[in-house]
Amino acid sequence: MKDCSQCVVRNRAVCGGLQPDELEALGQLGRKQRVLKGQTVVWEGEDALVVANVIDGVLKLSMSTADGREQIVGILFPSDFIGRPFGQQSPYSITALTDADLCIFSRAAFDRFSRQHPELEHRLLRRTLDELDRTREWMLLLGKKTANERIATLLLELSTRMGETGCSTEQVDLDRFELPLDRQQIGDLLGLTIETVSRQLSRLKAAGVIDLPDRRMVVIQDRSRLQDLAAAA
Amino acid sequence: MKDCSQCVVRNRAVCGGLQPDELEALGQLGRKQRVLKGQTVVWEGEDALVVANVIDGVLKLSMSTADGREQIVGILFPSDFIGRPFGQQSPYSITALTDADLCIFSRAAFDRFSRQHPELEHRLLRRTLDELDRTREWMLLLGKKTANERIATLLLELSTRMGETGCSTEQVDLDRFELPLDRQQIGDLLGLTIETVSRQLSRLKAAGVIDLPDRRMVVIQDRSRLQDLAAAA
DNA sequence: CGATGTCTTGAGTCCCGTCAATGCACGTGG
DNA sequence: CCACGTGCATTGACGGGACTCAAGACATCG
Repeated sequence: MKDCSQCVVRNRAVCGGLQPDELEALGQLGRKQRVLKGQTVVWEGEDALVVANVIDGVLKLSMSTADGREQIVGILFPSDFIGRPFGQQSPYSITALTDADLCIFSRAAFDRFSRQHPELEHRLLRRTLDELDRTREWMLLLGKKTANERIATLLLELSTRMGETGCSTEQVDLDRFELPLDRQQIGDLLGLTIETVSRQLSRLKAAGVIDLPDRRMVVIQDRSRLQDLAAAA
Repeated sequence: MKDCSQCVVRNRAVCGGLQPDELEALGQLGRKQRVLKGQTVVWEGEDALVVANVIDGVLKLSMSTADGREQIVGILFPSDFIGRPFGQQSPYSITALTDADLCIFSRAAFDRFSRQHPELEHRLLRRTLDELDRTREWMLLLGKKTANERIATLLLELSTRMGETGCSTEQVDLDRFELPLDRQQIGDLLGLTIETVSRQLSRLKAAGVIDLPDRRMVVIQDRSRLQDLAAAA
């Protein structure tokens, strides 16, 4: 990996705060890798040998019960940090939801490097704290919200997080985006079945709150109504 | 706060890795404070002016929907770190479940201090990563487990986490402990109603898996059966 | 134009939530 | 000491929202 200085996610990713020479050193440790949709990068319970930055694409973190019920416990977008530093095993699987470009490091090498670069650890800490907040918000959704509220919350969350992805200069349309998840995956994320997801989406469409031009596209037609339905704090 | 060197949670808390002089400096910033059962230290959505270490007692983190449904999003035990550093507002409330002793810092002062002490930030990072793993495990519970499995999982989790609390030298009985939560709070943590919690506990008792000598005490009589019922990964 | 995979829709069931009554421990005061 | 009130917890009856099972619709691709 030659030129971190050219990296599209450079400013937002954990490596953002580094000095040019530090960035150069970190770049020596990493390599760019493309993963295809559906491919799993890290397996739940296995030794976690790598960490990475997401350069492009969307990935999921998932955990499952002994009998195979699966829960998606996180969604990763460009500039997000992947993997479990300072831990032997990964408690979750990491799988690409779309084709994705990663900037991969061996976990051991990354751990060593970050311990020597407080600025990197600081950014990692902030990111982890943010992720923890988001995860706790999701606990509220899973523990207390109805199927309807869950779908509404998801659509709003995806709208904002997909929007952050783009450059701040270009104005993207937050009210129109493509779902990186199929219905099954939405169910696994919201703690619902595929049928319930489908029914609730149909209901929102029938109510004129959203439109679904095709299976993957979502258009938010009445955002304030959607916000009411999401029952946010 | 004069003598951090005497602190009972010193080795396990975030301050553990500091040098004596650093510990002294941090000690100058903090003060010990007792909070009573039921008292709320930080309010959801309010400016988070303080962070703290838990010296003794148990606290809850909770979030709620606009119409008042409450979800407990975390439980804090002695040596755990409280609060949201590097963020204006706290996304959750922090409330004492038992009388508790805290070692409180102003958030601004703590933020400043930790930025100058990488070892402290490193320990905070590890702790946050662990907490994130636990929170994600809880997402699996809330999204995919049945009422029965949730109760079984909670009892096992409490058993281990209450056990860690004591000194490593003295051998505590993991199979017998006092619930720091009432039935309503168990419900708010597991995404169930008080009635369902009560019914499932009664069921486990009737099956001889646990005993409930009184409202707060739990005795695990058949741990391996309880582990099966918890449907862990 | 079938074959396939994904999504939608419908009918029936069940687990958990709701509502309501009862039980139990504790404290207070007559 | 007992009557009474209060706060939790337990138990029961009932209903509803999401799950299960099953069929049908739709798009894509050979």
